[in-house]
Amino acid sequence: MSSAFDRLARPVQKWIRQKGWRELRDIQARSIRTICETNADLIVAASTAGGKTEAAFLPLISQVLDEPCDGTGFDLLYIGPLKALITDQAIRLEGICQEAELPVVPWHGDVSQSIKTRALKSPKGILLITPESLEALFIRRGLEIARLFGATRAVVIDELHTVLDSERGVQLRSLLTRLELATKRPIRRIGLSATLGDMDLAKAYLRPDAASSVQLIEADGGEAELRLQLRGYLSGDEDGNSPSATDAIAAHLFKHLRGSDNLVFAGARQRVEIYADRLRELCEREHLPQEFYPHHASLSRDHRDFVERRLKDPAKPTTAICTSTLELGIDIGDVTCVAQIGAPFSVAALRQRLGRSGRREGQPAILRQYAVEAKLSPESSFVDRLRLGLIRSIAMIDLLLEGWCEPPKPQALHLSTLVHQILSVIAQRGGASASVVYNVLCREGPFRRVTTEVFADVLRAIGHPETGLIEQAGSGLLLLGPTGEKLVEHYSFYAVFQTPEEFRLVAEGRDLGTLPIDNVLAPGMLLIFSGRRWVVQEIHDREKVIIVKPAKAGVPPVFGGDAGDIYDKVIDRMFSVLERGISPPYMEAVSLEMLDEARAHYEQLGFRTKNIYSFGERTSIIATRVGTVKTSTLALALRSKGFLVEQHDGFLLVEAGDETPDLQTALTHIRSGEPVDLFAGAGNFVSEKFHPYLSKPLLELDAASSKLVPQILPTLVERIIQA
DNA sequence: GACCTGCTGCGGAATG
Repeated sequence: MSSAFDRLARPVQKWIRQKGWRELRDIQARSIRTICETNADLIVAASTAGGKTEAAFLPLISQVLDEPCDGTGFDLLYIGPLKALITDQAIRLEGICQEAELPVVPWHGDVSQSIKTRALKSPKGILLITPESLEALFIRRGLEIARLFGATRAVVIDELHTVLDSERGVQLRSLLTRLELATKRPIRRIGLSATLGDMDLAKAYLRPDAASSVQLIEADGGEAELRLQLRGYLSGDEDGNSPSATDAIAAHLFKHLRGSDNLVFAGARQRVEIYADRLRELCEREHLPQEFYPHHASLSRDHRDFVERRLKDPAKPTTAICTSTLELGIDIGDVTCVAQIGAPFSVAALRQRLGRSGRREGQPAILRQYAVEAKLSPESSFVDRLRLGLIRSIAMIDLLLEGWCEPPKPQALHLSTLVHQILSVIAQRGGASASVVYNVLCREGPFRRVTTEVFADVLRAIGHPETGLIEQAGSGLLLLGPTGEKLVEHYSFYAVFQTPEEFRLVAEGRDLGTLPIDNVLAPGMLLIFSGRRWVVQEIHDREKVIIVKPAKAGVPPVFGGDAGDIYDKVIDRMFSVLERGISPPYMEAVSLEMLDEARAHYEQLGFRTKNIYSFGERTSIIATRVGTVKTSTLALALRSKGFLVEQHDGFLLVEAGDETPDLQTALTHIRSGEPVDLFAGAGNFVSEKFHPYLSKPLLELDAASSKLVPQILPTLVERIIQA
C-alpha cells in the first residue's frame, strides 16, 4: 500500500484519508505504479464496482497536479458510452477533484449549453464525453481541436468491451487517431473493462501499432459461488388442461422472486411486455403490492428511471423484466437472482448479466435459466425435435462455466463508418485531399483493411452526382457536396449507428415510450405496453404520435430486430452436447427429458456419423456444425443455385427448386472452388447508416468482410460431404 | 432469430 499511496499527490492522498479507506485495492495499487512509473497504455479489467475508475484517475490526477505541463486544453479526457454513466462518473470524480481544485466537465446531449460554453472558453481539468459529442467537436470546432486538447495527457475509455469491434468502436478509434494527429503527439490510452475472454484483442483495439506493449491489470478471480438451475417448459399445449409455458414460467417467477430484487432477461421487448403483464396480473389477483416492472429501450426515460430507482431502493423489493438495457453500464446495486428466459445470443452477454448478482460479500450468484420448447406432434420439424433452444442454453452455460466468451471480429471493413469518417475529416478541415483523408483514416486510423483501390471506389460512390455527398474542387481538394453538407449540418449525423423510425405513445399527456412504425395500428385496437393495457384512441401520422387510454385487455406490439450471430464455438459445443451422454447436474426433470428426446432424434437422423439427412427426393437437412456467419455463407451459395434454404443453429433445411441440380451435385460444385455468386439469391445488404450511399459491389465487399466467409466454402463442404 | 447506444446551434421570449 505505502509505495503506491506515496506516489499520489497530496490532495489525492487527503481525499483517500477522508474516505476512510484503509487500503488501496490490488488493481488500484498496480495501476498507480504503472501509470506513475511508465508511459504505457493500460487496460484495467475488473467487475462493475471493482474500483476501476479510481485505479485510473487517482494517479492521473496526481500527475496533473504534480507535473504541470505546458500546452492548453483539458488535462484528462474520459469517454463513456452512456449519458447516465458520464453523469455518475462526473459526480464521483468531483469528490476527488474538489480537493485538487480541478474542474470536472460532463459533456453530452443533456448537459446545458452554458457549461459547454464556459468549458470551451477555458478548457482545463477532466472532460467526460460521449463518442458522439466528441465527433460533434471535430465537426463544429475542427480548427480548435489542438487548442482544446493540447495539454491532454491521457484518455480513459470506460466499458471498453462494449465498443470493441462495433461501428461505434471503430468511430471512437478513428477519433482518437485524429486527436493525436491534431495535437501532433501520442496520448496515453487507458481502457476500463469488465473481465472478458480475449484480452489480446482488447489490447490490439486500444493501440493497434503496439498492442504487445499495452499493460494489463486484471482483478484476481475471487468469483462468488454460483447456483444454477435450468428448467424446461413445453409450449403449444392446446388441450386446455395444463397452463401455457408462459403462464407456468410466470407463476414460477412469481413464487420464487417475490420479495427480493431480481433481473429477468426475457430476450425480446415483446416478451418483456408479455411477462410483465402476466406478473402484474398475478400480483393483482393475490391483492399484493406491485413489484414486477418492464424495462427496455422503447419505454420512456421516466418509467425506466422509476424502475432503476426502485431497484436501488432497499426498502422496495423489485424485479425488472428486461432486455439488455439492464445488462451494462449504470449501477443498480446487487440483485438476488438473474433469470434468463430462452437461450441467450452470446456467452459474453450471459456472463455480463450474471455479474449483476452475487456481488455482496458471502452472497452466491444465482442463475435461473428457463427453456421453452414446443410440444411434439408427428408433424413437428427437426428443429423442435432437436430442441435447439434448450441445447444452446446448455452449451452456453457450459462455456460460461469454463470462463470462455466470444472474441471480437476484427476483420470487418466497416465501409459505412468509413463514409461517415470521410465526411467528418472533410468537415473538420474545411476540405482535404484524397491522400490526406486516406492517410488519416486508413494508414494511421482504424480502416487498415481498406486498400487504396477500395478507398478510391468509396470516394467515387459518394462523389457520384446522384449521391452528392462529396465533390472535388479544381485543385483536387475534396469538399462536401450539397447532400453531404445537409447531412453533416444536422445533429443526427454524429452517431454512426442506424436508428429505426418510431411513433411516440402518449397517454393522458404523458409519454409512455416509442413504437416502431411497422406496427399496423388503428383506433380501437388494444395494446400491452409498459406493463399495462391500452386502447388506441388517435393516430397522428405526421407528428408520429399515438394517443392511448387505459383498457382491460391487449396484445403486445411487434418490435423488429436483426438476426443474432451465434459464434462457431457455441455451435460446436451444441453438437458435443447432443453427442455426449452426460446429464448436467443443474437440469431439472422436464428439461432432462427434453434433452433425452433431442439426443434420441439426433441419433435417429444419423448425424452422429454423417452430415446430410434426406427425406424424399427433394428435402434434406445439412449439419454444418459451424456458427451463423459460415452457415449463412453456405445458405447463400445454395440459394444462388436455386434451392430454398432455411437456416438454424448449425443446420440448414434445404429444399430443391424446380430447376435445381440434385444436392450432391450442387455441393460438389461448391467444393471444387468454382466461383459462386453469393449475392444472386437476392439478400439485402443495406443494414448500416451510410450503406445507402455505396455501390452494389462495395456493399457486397462490406458484407463479405463481416457477415460472410466466402473462402471457407470448399473446406466446409468437403467436411460435410466426407463424414 | 435480438438487443443497445447518441445528437448542435440558433432564434425568440421571458427574466433580473
